[in-house]
Amino acid sequence: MPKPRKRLAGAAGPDKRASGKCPKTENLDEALAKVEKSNHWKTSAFKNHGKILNYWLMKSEPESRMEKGVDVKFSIEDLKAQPKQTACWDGVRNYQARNFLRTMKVEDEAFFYHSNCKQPGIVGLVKIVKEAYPDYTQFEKNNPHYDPSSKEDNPKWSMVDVQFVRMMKRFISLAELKAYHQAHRVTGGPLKNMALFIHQRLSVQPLTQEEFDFILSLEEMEPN
DNA sequence: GCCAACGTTGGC
DNA sequence: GCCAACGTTGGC
Repeated sequence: MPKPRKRLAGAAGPDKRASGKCPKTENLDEALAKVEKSNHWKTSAFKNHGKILNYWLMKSEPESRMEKGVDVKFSIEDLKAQPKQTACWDGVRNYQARNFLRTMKVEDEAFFYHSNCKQPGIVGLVKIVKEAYPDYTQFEKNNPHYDPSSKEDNPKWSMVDVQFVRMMKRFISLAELKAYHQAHRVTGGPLKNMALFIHQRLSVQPLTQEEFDFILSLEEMEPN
């Protein structure tokens, strides 16, 4: 069992994300029309045989940094080096980020983001291969993410397993994303509300279909 | 290394 | 329940 060390706390902000459509209080026709019109449904249906996926951005630190005597470095290269290129995403100690982990479904896709480093930005794509289960590091006394307030019979913190999918065709830097975000705030473009900029310290964050597709489309373009 | 942003803690 | 002090995140 791989035990990568990551530093993955995060921060919060209002939890604005709708994790699933819940039309029960609406008129059914209205609800269906809404679903029919939504790009989210159409695009993901084509991509994944009708199954609706959620999209995420997950931050990890690619450069060595000691926390309580343990190196918390975990880059996408480190993920690739794991057996089955799969690792558990341990160490998240922020409630909002944890709640997002608990929302994740097998096959959901996530951007792997390098943070707190020389070149922050999106480096690759991963997918969820195991849904939320208790993060064992909360019970390990000499783990940097040990949480003495968490009890075995009622764990506070969760983790998922992620598997490497591929590297981005090119590195998508934070600076580039920020430039689009700022332009889109004016023009109403797809990155106008990107969580990376609105919920600054959130280490696990949702992306809309539009945000995800737009960022993927950047791969085909020359960097600014 | 600096420091702004912002979540958490704990006294009251 | 308020809020000042403190700690962490993470870009620069």
